[in-house]
Amino acid sequence: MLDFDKCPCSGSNLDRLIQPMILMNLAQEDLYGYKIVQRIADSPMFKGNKPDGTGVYRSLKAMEQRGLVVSSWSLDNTGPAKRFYHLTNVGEECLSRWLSTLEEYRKAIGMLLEDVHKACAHTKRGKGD
Amino acid sequence: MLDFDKCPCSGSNLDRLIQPMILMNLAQEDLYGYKIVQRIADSPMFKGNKPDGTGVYRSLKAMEQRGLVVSSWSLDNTGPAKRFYHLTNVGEECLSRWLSTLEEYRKAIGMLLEDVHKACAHTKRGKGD
DNA sequence: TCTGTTATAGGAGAATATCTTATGTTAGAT
DNA sequence: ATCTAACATAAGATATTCTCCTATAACAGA
Repeated sequence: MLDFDKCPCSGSNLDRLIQPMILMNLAQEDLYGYKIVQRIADSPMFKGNKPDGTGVYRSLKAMEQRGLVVSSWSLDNTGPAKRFYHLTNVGEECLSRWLSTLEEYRKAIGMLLEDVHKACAHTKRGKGD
Repeated sequence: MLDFDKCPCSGSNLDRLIQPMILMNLAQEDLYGYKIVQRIADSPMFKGNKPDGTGVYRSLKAMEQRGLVVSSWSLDNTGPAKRFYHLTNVGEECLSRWLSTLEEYRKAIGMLLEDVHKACAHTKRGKGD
């Protein structure tokens, strides 16, 4: 029997959205990786299962190489050293582009949802045959 | 300067949704790979840029191994041989599960959209400082 | 006969994701 | 004083997924 929990239909992966989530968090204030992981984990859409920390760190590094953010080590020596990230102008533009992309995503998913609804009704009727 | 067209913010990849799209199409009628590619390409959310055929064929094969669909070569000998796929009961269940997953996706994206909206407004105000 | 469309599919490399491990700091408990 | 747990970053390795290129073959129409 198929293990539905390992099937994408269970919705475990919506990971590309971590990028705009990071940018969105950085638009509000400069943050370091660990904090971002916590913020994302606390967000309603990620309740409980926090994102892979490694992935966030790597995303941040990649974004820095692409010029979306710049980083520097924090000067306050409270706790372990933290690398703070700051959103650049390019990063802001990228984030604003995400707006229309997310709109499109939502629209696309809405349409797909409608179609799947119809299709499910269809198969249920078909079962009686 | 960053090439935004190669940035996920341009929204090229929403590919995991190809799986439910395939299932949804098969819920209506038995189809073969090439036809599914066309259907998806014609759908409003994929206008123009048709999905990679290879990917669809591989998805179908993977789905068959997981028991979501079964396939057989078409008997009518019009044109090249076609492998027709048929949705199984498991496949129907998978599709119905996609319903709630897609709802969650839509909700999550909606929330993220709101947050990004706020964040963008925030940075725009910040620019004046 | 030759070309374009239909139809399926493998190979390879790039990009992503995930799981494990390593390193070091610091706060608080024992 | 020492030990543990939480904080913080990050590399390594594997697994999965995507994408581009290529191969094969049947057929329709010029």
